[in-house]
Amino acid sequence: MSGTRREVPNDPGRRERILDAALDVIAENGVHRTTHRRIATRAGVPLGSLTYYFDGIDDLLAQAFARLADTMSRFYRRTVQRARTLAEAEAAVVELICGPGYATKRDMTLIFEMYAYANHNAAVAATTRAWAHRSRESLALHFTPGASRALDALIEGWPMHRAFDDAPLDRELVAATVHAIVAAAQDESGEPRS
Amino acid sequence: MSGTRREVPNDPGRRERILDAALDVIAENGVHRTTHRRIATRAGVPLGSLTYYFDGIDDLLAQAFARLADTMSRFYRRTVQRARTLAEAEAAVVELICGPGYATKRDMTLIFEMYAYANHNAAVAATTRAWAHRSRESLALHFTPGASRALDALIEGWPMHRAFDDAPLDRELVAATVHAIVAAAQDESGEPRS
Amino acid sequence: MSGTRREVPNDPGRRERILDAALDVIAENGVHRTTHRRIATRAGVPLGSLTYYFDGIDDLLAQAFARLADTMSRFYRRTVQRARTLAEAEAAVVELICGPGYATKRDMTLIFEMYAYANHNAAVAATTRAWAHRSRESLALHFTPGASRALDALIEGWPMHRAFDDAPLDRELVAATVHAIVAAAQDESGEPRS
Amino acid sequence: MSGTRREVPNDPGRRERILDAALDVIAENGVHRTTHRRIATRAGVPLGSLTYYFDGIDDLLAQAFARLADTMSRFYRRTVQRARTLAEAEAAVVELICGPGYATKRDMTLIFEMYAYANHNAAVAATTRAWAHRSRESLALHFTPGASRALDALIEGWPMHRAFDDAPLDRELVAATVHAIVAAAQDESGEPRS
DNA sequence: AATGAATGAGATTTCATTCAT
DNA sequence: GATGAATGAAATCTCATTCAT
Repeated sequence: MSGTRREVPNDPGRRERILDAALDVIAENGVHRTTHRRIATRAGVPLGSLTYYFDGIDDLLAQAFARLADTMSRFYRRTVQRARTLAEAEAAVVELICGPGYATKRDMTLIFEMYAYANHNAAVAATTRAWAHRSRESLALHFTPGASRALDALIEGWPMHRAFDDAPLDRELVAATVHAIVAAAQDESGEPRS
Repeated sequence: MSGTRREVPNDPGRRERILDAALDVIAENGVHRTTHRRIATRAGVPLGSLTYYFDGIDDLLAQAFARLADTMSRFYRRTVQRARTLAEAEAAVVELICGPGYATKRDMTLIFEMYAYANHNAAVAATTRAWAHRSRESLALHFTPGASRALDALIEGWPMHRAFDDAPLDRELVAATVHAIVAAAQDESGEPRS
Repeated sequence: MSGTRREVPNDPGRRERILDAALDVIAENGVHRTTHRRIATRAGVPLGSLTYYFDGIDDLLAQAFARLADTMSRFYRRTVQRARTLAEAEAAVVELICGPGYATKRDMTLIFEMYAYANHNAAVAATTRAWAHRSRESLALHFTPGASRALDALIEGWPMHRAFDDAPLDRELVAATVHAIVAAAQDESGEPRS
Repeated sequence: MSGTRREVPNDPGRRERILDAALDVIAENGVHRTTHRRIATRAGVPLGSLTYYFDGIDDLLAQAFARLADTMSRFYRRTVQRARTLAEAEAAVVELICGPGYATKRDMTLIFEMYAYANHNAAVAATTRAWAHRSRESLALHFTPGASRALDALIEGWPMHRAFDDAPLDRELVAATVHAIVAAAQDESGEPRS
């Protein structure tokens, strides 16, 4: 009856609203207690729309995590890319570790969930690998490959500790550590990047 | 012969077998797909015995993770404690990061699951914090508090990347990074930094 | 054609069928042996539909008892309301006590179960109180408050004895007792006793 | 080895302690939620002793209710038996209805549970019938058979309403009602009993 | 005689998914 | 295209009862 007319969704942006709701639910409940119903309620959409838009719960989670990775790595890259000098690059790394923009409490919770889930889901594993790769590329704009690896590990590990610690991060200590790592790696390789 | 005769389990060690089975199931399936049935099957015990020994699935998971944390942090401490000189201590840290004894693929998977779960379970959060604290204490046997923090973040973050990376770790790079961090922190403070 | 189209149950009346089945199961087995499965089987509906329609077994029982109370108190009121004279009102009370329409064997069994359950469930306690109140109101159409109270106690207690007794009720004795109570209460107060 | 020595329980009175604990548990939880474990905990006896002393949960409940019936009907009889005149007998009936010794809140809860359970358990049904019979016999010490029946119904029904009502009983109304019933029945039959 | 560890059967509940409309 | 009613499969948990000691 409308065979030639192109059907248009009557609620554009619903897909994204569902994914954001999914991330909220995951952050609050964990993947193990994330259900269709909870997501639908949180997003304010009918239950049936979840299986209409997504191919089962695994697919939905995978796409939610992909959205998370995209948001996070954009921020990561933007932060690093702004730097014009090596010193500014180091400062950017310190910023990523200490926040407050990156690796908030909610971010960290979601990242933990994503890493955990990635070990049991191929699509999310790929997303995770791509994100890691992209982070390394961002760092490589300023640092040697070795420094990039080391710094990336630090950017990973330090906020994790912060997530479980009550004590706030010591920004000077972080800065000194970053600098030491960079200096060591630049020594080692003749060709500085920035 | 008396009313106070102590009843004895007719399968000693079953509790531990169940916890180990739970860790196996978690490593293979993730917390979200870890069920009583899967654990019981893996442990070779009747389904009903899980609720006999544990106060529900949350308690069971919490105790399994406590067992994991205990095993891991013992290894951590043993490795660090063996060192007699600062150089040996640095080597111990490199060993923790690069393995193969610590942070195996299975270990990392379990740690991810534990961190994720800790954000939604108070008991596991406490276990995680205690573990982090114990790690820092172990490092403090050899390093300044600042160095201990930085190294601990590195020990956390680097194996995580390894877990998702295909490439093996560059042991020399790790050693150089560790050394740089230690050198920087020792320079900076005659007295331990807080 | 629109998003707000009201979905319609594809088996209307199923809720009520489930409640009736629940009352059957309770009457035959008692609340302690009333299970989802037995109710579902009796109602001829899938097990899962019970938790779809009701918030757990307590809610289901509470609603079943509410249905019982409604049916019973409607009959009670209809019987009392029909009376046009005091004599007819007394006859109505005798009818309620001796049956056969009210307080059948099944009714009494269900009432016992409801009273017992009410002591452990707030919703059913409320239902029970409301029913008692409604009965008193019905009687108050014809009798003084004092007579209403006394008669209501009699309407409660006599069928209970009948339920455990083999002997049938002596209708004349009941009539005489009812009349004595009414006469005493009417004498005593020109104005209704409170 | 002790074939000829008569074995003696090392905890006499335990049977009774268990039965009392069972009644406590029933009063607090209802028969549906009365379990071996709860009774054992309440009685402070080992779980295994319940199935040692009793032939399953039904037997235990039956015996607990038998104990209740015995206690209650002894009190009933003692109260009625004390009366020396018809007036005292009426007063005794008023006492049974209004308390405080008979038909306390706990009593009523237990009686409800017993009546409910009796419909599904032959032994308890017998206990209930015997109790009813014994009550009628007690009343027959003073009243005509007809009055006894009517009064017994009243003694049954009125406290039940009290159990669900907030309002306390109107003692004068009860006394007047009892008197009216007795007077009517005595008229009717030439031979007064007391 | 007495007990508490142990378990199988089954109860309640959750939930991803299906499907008629 | 979209939905919410509905359900089967399975998850968690409860518990009467058994039994080795």
